[in-house]
Amino acid sequence: MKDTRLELLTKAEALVRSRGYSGFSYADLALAVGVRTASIHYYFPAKKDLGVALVAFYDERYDAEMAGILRSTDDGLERVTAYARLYLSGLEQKLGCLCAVLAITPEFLPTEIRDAVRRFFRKHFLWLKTVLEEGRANGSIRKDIDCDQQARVAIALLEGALLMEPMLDGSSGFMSAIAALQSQLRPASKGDQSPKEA
Amino acid sequence: MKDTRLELLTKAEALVRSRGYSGFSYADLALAVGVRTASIHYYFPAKKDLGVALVAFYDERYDAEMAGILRSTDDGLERVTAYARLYLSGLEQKLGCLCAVLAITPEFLPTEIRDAVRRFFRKHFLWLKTVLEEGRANGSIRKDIDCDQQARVAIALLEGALLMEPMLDGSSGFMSAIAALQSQLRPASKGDQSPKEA
DNA sequence: ATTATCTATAGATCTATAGATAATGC
DNA sequence: ATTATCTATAGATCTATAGATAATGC
Repeated sequence: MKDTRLELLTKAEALVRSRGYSGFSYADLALAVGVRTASIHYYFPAKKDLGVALVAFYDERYDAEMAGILRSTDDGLERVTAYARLYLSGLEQKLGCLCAVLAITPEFLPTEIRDAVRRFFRKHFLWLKTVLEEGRANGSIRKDIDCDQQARVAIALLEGALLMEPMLDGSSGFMSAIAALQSQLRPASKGDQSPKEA
Repeated sequence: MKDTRLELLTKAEALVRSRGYSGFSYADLALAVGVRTASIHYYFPAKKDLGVALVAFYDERYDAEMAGILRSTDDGLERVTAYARLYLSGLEQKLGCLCAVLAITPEFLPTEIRDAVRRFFRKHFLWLKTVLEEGRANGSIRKDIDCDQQARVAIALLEGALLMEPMLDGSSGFMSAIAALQSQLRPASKGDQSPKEA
């Protein structure tokens, strides 16, 4: 049994992530999947419907990853690091974040898509904030940080590095940025406060 | 004397920043400027030529701003803050960074545009790195930072916050992220190392 | 019967060009 | 003469729909 809908979502996601929402057409997608454009309209009557479905598809997978991270460890720093690795794997495939591609032209997006993207980022921000708060409470994150501020920094830094590093130094640059985030969050008890000093 | 070329560049920049490179057409631009599409082709034969000219136009203005910042102060922290303010003004106009919009689909861009965008970001990264190095040398930036790493963090954080904060908390969120960057770079001699403690 | 896919096509829009016409600078 | 703009149009591509046909599940 061929799941055309799933194939459409998978290929469309790659197309949006590499070309942008208005940079790909039903013709491109039809070619990639091996159907006619009319068949795409059967599953996704309008392009906006495909866009909404793509965000939901992407969101679900992130939900699963994030739930897995919470189960895998209680250590705040490890959780943030695991979350950052999700971005790194995108970079290695030369694929940016679907929601970032959509978010970069917020005014131009159909309202439903924009709202879905906003919910995606708010959820991630709140997830990070909670991870930091729990980490601070259990001693795996520095006591003196502002969790709201650092959650904001984390998501902006990760999305920003994912956007910049393909133009700068690729994976190694991305990892350098992650390392800076880690040393900012690491509690004094777990290693040096300032790495240069003994 | 009407400078049509300048008007085309100005309006096209706004269009690309709000809709993306493939999200606007010569028809949109013609309508915005009040000419026929054929007139745009007179100045920019192909869309790629317009794209290249847009990056150059944007790049020149940033060059002027960055040179002005260097003249205005020797303080590294003030320089980084002034640089960050350039991004904030974009956010307030609800306009993202032109080069970020282009960079988010690097594979899809005409080579000439991608190269120009890459040069833009490399220049900014190196500018920040030099600012940090000079600041570290003159005591306006913490002595123990890795300037390469922090320049990377700065540009990724600023571009990332410019991308995320319209979806999160807008200007106030952006300023919170900047504040985090500042306290990371501030030398111990200029205020507390950890803000929460007396 | 329902679900999935196709052919065929509408009508709009896209980038780009040819070549006429108007405005400007000498 | 040169520079700038226009009309008119080509040919491709876009999103979307109507309605026929094929495959599937009962």
